[in-house]
Amino acid sequence: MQDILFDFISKYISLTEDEKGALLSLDLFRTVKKGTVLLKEGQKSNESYFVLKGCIRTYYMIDCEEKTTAFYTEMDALTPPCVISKTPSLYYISCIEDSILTISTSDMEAEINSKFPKFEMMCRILSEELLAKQQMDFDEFKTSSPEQRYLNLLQSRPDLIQRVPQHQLASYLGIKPQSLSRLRARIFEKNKD
Amino acid sequence: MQDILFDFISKYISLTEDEKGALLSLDLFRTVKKGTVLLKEGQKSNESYFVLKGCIRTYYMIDCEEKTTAFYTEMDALTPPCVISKTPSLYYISCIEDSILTISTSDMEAEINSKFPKFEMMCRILSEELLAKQQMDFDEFKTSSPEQRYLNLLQSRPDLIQRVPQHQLASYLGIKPQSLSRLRARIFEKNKD
DNA sequence: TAAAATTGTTCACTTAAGTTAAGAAATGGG
DNA sequence: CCCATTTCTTAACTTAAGTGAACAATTTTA
Repeated sequence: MQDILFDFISKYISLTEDEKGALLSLDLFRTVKKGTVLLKEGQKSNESYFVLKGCIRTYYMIDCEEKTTAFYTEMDALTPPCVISKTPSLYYISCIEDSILTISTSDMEAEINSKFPKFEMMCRILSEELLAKQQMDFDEFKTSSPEQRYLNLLQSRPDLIQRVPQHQLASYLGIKPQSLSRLRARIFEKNKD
Repeated sequence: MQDILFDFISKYISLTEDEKGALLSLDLFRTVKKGTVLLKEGQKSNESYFVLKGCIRTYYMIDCEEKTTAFYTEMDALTPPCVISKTPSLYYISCIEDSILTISTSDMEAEINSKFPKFEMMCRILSEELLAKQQMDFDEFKTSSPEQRYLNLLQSRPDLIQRVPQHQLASYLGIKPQSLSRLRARIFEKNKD
């Protein structure tokens, strides 16, 4: 399990055994059962997550309806905005599958970053990459119709469509479950001829 | 003009006179005329922008139509995804108003970052903040209707609605110019009674 | 395993955005 | 100042998403 984390890090920086030890001593690894709520609306938190195995999702509760806005799967990192802004969370995070995560706090990160400047650099690069990636995702969302977004998701993250309930996928695509059902039927009709 | 930049930086780190000098010696400041295209689709670039005064926008050309996806105004920073991924740009950047920008290259940033670890930290924090902010913007976009998005923009960035042509605003909101026109008329009707 | 809860589909109807087109208003450059 | 271009609005029509409801399929759990 640790290897997955170290492999990921090695894409950005190379670690000495000492540094690996320092990381391991933080005791970051957690196994989390499906359905566990990691963060609730209104809570304060300073925890960041990195998914080693499984899937977690973020969702808002608006008019008694869940609005799912993101899924994080293997190799995805999430620092909730409320951790950055130090304000109560606007959304929930819950576990869709039995998962293995690393959970770190901002304190732990600050300490590691000041001890090993390499980490600071990795965090900077990682944030820049995530920002760029998210900019592109956002752009794609803005410039596409729901149907195009679904087809796109089918290309870019086919696993999600298998492992995630459709009503959660629907709000992720910005539409209602019924519309996703209909849209899928429409696509299926087209592909028949 | 330099003061604007230094004021901005001082929100994150404090600079010595030496460090200020090092920054100034990079000769970052540029005045740019309205209409100037800073980056074209297909181009490679390693330039980042910071808006001191004015407004720039990013847009895609899809089916001979401009799709505007973002506006950057005073105090906004932009590193295009293509700079991070080192691939040809998927979009255009152009100047909506006569503007004053700083334009830096990744080389310059790398040099400054390695010379002054403080900068590395500032870049990390800034990226994390921008990422968090954009996550919230994206979430708001996904969970709102076009009308709600327009009303929201009216709240959060009222200046944009004044200084930006409406057909550009429309695609920023993910709709056609005609729909924005209609939607505005609809809102105006509601507010009449 | 049976009952309950969750999830997914279908349908009829409503609402709003897309499309096409025409024309008015504003802006810009010669 | 005038012509050309760009920008904005309006309208009629089309298309697709939202809504509410019923029901089927699946999963959970008692």
